[in-house]
Amino acid sequence: MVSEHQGVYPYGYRRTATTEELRARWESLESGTEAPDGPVRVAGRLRTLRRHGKVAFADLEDGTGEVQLFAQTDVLGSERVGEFGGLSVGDIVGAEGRVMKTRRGELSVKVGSFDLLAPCRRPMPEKWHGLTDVESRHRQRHLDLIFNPQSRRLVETRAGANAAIRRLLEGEGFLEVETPLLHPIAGGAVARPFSTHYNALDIDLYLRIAPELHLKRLLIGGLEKVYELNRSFRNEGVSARHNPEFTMLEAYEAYVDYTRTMSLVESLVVAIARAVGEVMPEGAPDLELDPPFARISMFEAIAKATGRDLTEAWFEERWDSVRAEAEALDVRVGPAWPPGKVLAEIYESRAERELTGPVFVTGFPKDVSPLAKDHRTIPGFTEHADLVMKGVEIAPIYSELNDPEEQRRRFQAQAAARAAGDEEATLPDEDFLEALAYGMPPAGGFGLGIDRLLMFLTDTPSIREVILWPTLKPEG
RNA sequence: GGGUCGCUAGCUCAACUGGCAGAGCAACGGACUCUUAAUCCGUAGGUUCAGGGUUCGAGUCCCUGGCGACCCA
Repeated sequence: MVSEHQGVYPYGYRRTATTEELRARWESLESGTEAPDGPVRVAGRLRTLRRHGKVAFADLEDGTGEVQLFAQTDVLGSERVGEFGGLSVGDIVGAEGRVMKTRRGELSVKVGSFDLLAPCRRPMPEKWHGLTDVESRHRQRHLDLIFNPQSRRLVETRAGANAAIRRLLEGEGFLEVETPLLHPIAGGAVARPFSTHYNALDIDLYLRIAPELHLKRLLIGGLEKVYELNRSFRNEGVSARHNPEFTMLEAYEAYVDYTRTMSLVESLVVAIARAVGEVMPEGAPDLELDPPFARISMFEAIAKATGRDLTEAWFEERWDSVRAEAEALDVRVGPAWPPGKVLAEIYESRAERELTGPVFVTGFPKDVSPLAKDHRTIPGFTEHADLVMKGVEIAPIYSELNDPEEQRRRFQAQAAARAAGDEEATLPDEDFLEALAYGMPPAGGFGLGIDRLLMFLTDTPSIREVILWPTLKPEG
């Protein structure tokens, strides 16, 4: 007994041409004529089907484009033409035949034989309007990719950006590494982690919020230039700019400070923008991306946006004045917040969004930057710069803190903040402190939010469009 | 977390102040040998997001909940 299944799902199809190749080769073929070459074999998904009794047309789409299939009784016989017409829109089909152009000038494959490679057993969305409902597009991304070329191009754009990153960093002598996602302590950033449990060891683990601390351990281990294109996770709300899992580039280079690293970030942003522009030139931001980007201090950024100069208050340690400025600017701050956090909040809520950029905001208060070296000239600050474009933070850049005693004090300050109710404060990581005690070379490092950069470079308003499967609530 | 808007056939959308749930495409049957949003004839297709309430009568009004979009914090 032969199963009905047999022959319906073949194991492959020997293709001899893509639709793109056929179009390139036979563009100038005369209408109503047949190509002199022998038959070709193409395969793909049927996007449309037009039956005309003893003849039928279909548009077949493969990964490179579309070509029309033309089935005639003269060639196939009436029975096979009937079967061809019995195919469904959405079926995956292989077809063999001579290349020709119809009288109307449509490049076609005159079907000599065809195989159903995989039927489409569910009704496809309508060919004219396609799939437009945002929620459906995200939940059924496979259909979105079939019907919306823009979605497909975003995938290609992203791949191009990743390739550009790897090309540039490899050229600069960086090693791509992979570090753990499962962390006993979620460190390296200020964020709430996802927690999970490892049954075999009966321990709680956290999904990483950043790969930073492991990458620095590689510097201690003698690897002088390392990077990781990493997925990290933060247990926070979703919005047009936030997805709980997101992609970041982190790179560390020994024996340089953050001024050198800012130059590296500039080169990367330019290289990524160029790669994106090759796929989606229309998305290019109306912004000059010519290095060197501007550099301003946090005080300058605040002064520019609000007209208030907090430099003196800060240098004279008049914390009440800093707090009073926050109140005057209607910036909500916690009563127990240290002055540096208050200042950073003023910057983030009043100044950052005013920065068109690209601009590096150089210098962040120690209270919000526990992993960067002390600033050389601003007391209470660190050598932490943020690259900002169109009011959005794209990349933090540090002169990496490598003094284990100072690092311990920073962790202690964070622990105190946590005790005072700041859930986001970093937890001390004893393993990291011990590693640091062996001596980490001075180094510059950065993190670059890939999703946000792509949003910016492709003019996409929602992070859910640059991430293939954004996190959604399960349907009712 | 707050506000606004949305959810109707597989898809895209209608349905006035509450009054028989509809169209196009897709599907199914038929006609048609150069179509390309093919055309023409016919058939079938519904938990109107869910639950409750008001009403002679609810897709429509009210309440609760779900999912999403946008804005705000």
